[in-house]
Formats: sequence, structure tokens, C-alpha cells
Amino acid sequence: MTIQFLGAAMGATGSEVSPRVEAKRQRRRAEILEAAIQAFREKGYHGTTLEDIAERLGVRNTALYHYFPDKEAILYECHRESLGQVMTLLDDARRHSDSPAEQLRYLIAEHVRVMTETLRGSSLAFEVHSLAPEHQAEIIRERDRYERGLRKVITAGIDSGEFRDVNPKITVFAILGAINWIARWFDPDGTIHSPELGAAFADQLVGGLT
Amino acid sequence: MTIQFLGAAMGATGSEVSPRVEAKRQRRRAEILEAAIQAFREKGYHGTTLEDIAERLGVRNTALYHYFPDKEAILYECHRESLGQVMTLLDDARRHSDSPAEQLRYLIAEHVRVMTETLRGSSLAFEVHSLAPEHQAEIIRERDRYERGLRKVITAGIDSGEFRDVNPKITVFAILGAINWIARWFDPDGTIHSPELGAAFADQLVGGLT
DNA sequence: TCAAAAACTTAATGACAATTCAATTTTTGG
DNA sequence: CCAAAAATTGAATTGTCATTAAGTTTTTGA
Repeated sequence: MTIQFLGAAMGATGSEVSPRVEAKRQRRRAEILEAAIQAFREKGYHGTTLEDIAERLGVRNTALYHYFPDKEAILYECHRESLGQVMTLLDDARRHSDSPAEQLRYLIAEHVRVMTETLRGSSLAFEVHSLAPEHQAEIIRERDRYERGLRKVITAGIDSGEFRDVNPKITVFAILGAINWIARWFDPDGTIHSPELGAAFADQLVGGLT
Repeated sequence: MTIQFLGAAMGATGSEVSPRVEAKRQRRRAEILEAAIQAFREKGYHGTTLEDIAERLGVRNTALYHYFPDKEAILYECHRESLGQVMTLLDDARRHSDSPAEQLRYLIAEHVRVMTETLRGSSLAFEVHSLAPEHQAEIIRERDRYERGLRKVITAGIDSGEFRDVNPKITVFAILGAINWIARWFDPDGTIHSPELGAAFADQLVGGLT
């Protein structure tokens, strides 16, 4: 009766279950994560009950234990999901242009898109301290990697003369603050939409560096 | 035995207790709020126990009930405190300069100062949904008033030609996001300090509007 | 079609944390 | 110094979840 949470291992050994079944399981896991992200976004991690998440899916809270060992594991996966999404942007940005200013504009606009279109990015705005110590360390390490990537773009821009001599650390905090805050006010049914928002943020936040 | 929470009413009838005693009580209330703000900032509202708050003050959690009727009341007062602090900035800014750009720079720098020097401002970054419905409505109404005040400065700047034709709503969200995010990363013992941070934010966020 | 696997359910369990209550200690002001 | 008020405490209460256990229903694939 022990459930193995193959999905969590990502590199699933997969020899035990048919790919069809495994794929279905993964889809369901994704649905749970999406419901969880929405709930966490609205009420915070501690303020959200498993009931809240299950309700959005039309099941009982205990059903979730078939997919995740506990509540913290759900939060952990939300963070991994978000980090995975934005982390790829760093490489994309390098391919997108050679100009640091253009790279930064791209990164901001795409990060905003990830935050709004798929709510996938919003976990970055969640409280990290709710994670178990080991998970917390891992997520913080990854998040730092992302922040370092952004700072590198800023530094490159300063070196190339595209940006004035700003403090990269502070600059990145301002950018991430503006973006992460989106999770607090954005309404998918509202009048503001991703492309407009991304462009506006890029204009303001990058424009202020020249 | 019923405790009256005179402090909460602010317009205390005060005829029952000596001013000396009342003043002491207010000081203690302030201490509790400060401890609570720090705890909430680190663990979030639901993630913080009354024990956490009491511990910082060297008392038992039940002692807090002498000053606040319940946990939610503490959060409520934190929000009121923060809003009170930043709300006065709107008037200060008008007195400070006639130029919208200068007003906005002032507002950003001062808001940053309030966030970092006294942690008083950080409650604005707390989750509003944890408040009781009536309190939530009041706080949101006040917060909206602050946001409107900021938008008015942006609009004035556009009209005066100091700013380009940006979307005031988005612009204010970016500014408040950057500032509120400070609560998540700022370390009072770190290398970044208020004046530098305030100036850097003002440069980047206002500079991007011209 | 049918047995095994998977998905989900209902009914406990147990912990924790907010709150209440009934003292006890400390402070205040005459 | 002393009685009343204020501050605090320890013990008891309670409700809310997360989690576990033990079925039941649904899906899968041969």
C-alpha cells in the first residue's frame, strides 16, 4: 500500500507503471499544483487548508495524499515549478539578444508573462520559511542563482555603458519586487493584461537604469 | 474583569485611568506591535503563534490578551500603524516640492525609510485577507486611498510633461511592489542602508518615467 | 469481461495553537 | 505602608487542521 511518489523523483524509474497511467498521474499532479498555487496566492501557505485545495478540484482533502506525502511537499513542488519556469528565461534571454538592456527587457517581460498567463511563477512570491529546512535551502540556493543571473545582466550593462553605475543588488531587488508583487494584485479577469504589463514594467524598470 | 481596550478606541474616554498608567499601557501596546510586526514579517500571520510574539517580549502568550482582544486585532493594529505612517507622507510630499517628479522621489525615499528604519511600514506587505471582513474592508479602503494619492502624483507628472504617458495604475504597482518587497529581503544588519536604498529606488523607478 | 491497480472516500487520531479562567505577582497613588 | 488596579501566569478548554487507517468506487489493460 505504500505509495511511491514517482513523480516527485522526476527521473522516474517508470518500469512499474504503464506510461499511460503515469502520464495521467502527472496531469493530476499538475492540476493539484495549479489549485494549490491559486490558494496559496490568495491565503498564503499557512492560511490555506488542504480542504481549500481539494475543494477547487472537487475531491476530499485526503485524496491529495495519493499524490503528495504532505502539505509541505505541495508547497515545495510549487516553488520548484516556478523556479524551473523562470530559470529557463536566463538562457532564453542570452539567445534573444547581445545587448544587456535588451536581455533585461526580455527577462522582465517574460517573467511577467509567466506570472500572469500561467500563474506558475507566482510561487516565487510565497514565503520560503514555510518549507522544510532542506527544501528551503535548496529553493533559496536556486533563487539566488536566478538573482545572480539577473545581476550579471545588470553588470554587463554597466560595463557596456548601456546602464549607468547602479548597485546591481538593489536594482535586482527592485525588479523582482515589482514582479513578485503582481501575485498580490493581479486579476486575470481585469483590464490589465500580460503584454501591456510586461512592456510597461520593462520600460519603467530598465528605463531607469540609463 | 472585562478589559476595555481603551487604546484600541484611540479617542480614549480616559477618565477612568490616570494618564501615567494609560501612557505605560500604550508603550506596552507599541512594544507588542513591534514584536508582532517582526514575527509576521518573518513567518507570516498564520505562521506566527502568539507564543512567537510573546517570546520576543519575555512573557507568556496569555499576557497579550491584556492588550488586545485576539490575534487578529494585533494584525489589524499593525496595518493601521503602517498605513498611518505612509499616509502622512502624501501631505509631506506636497509640501516638499511642487514638481511631481520631486514629490515622487520624496515619497519613494521616505516610504523606503519607513520600511527599513522603523519596520513600521512593513505591515503593508502583510496579507490583508487574514483580517476580519470589516477590518479588511477598512484597511483596503485606506490602502486604496494611498495608492490613489500616488497615482495622482503620476498623473500630475504626465500633465506637467515631466513624465511620459505611462499607465498610472501599473506604474504605482511597480513602485509599491519594489518597496513592499523590501520586507522580504532587508536585513537591518546588512550592508544596504536606508538612504542609499531610497535614493537608488527613486532613481530607478522615477528615472524610468521620463 | 474481470482482476489488479489507482483514485477516492469516510471515519478516526493527534497536535497544535487560540482562547478562557482563576489565581498570583507587581505597580500605582494616596 | 497599603489597598486597589494592572500585569502576568499556569492550567484547562476548544476548534481546527494535518495526517493516518481502512474501506469503496473507478479505471486500466489483458
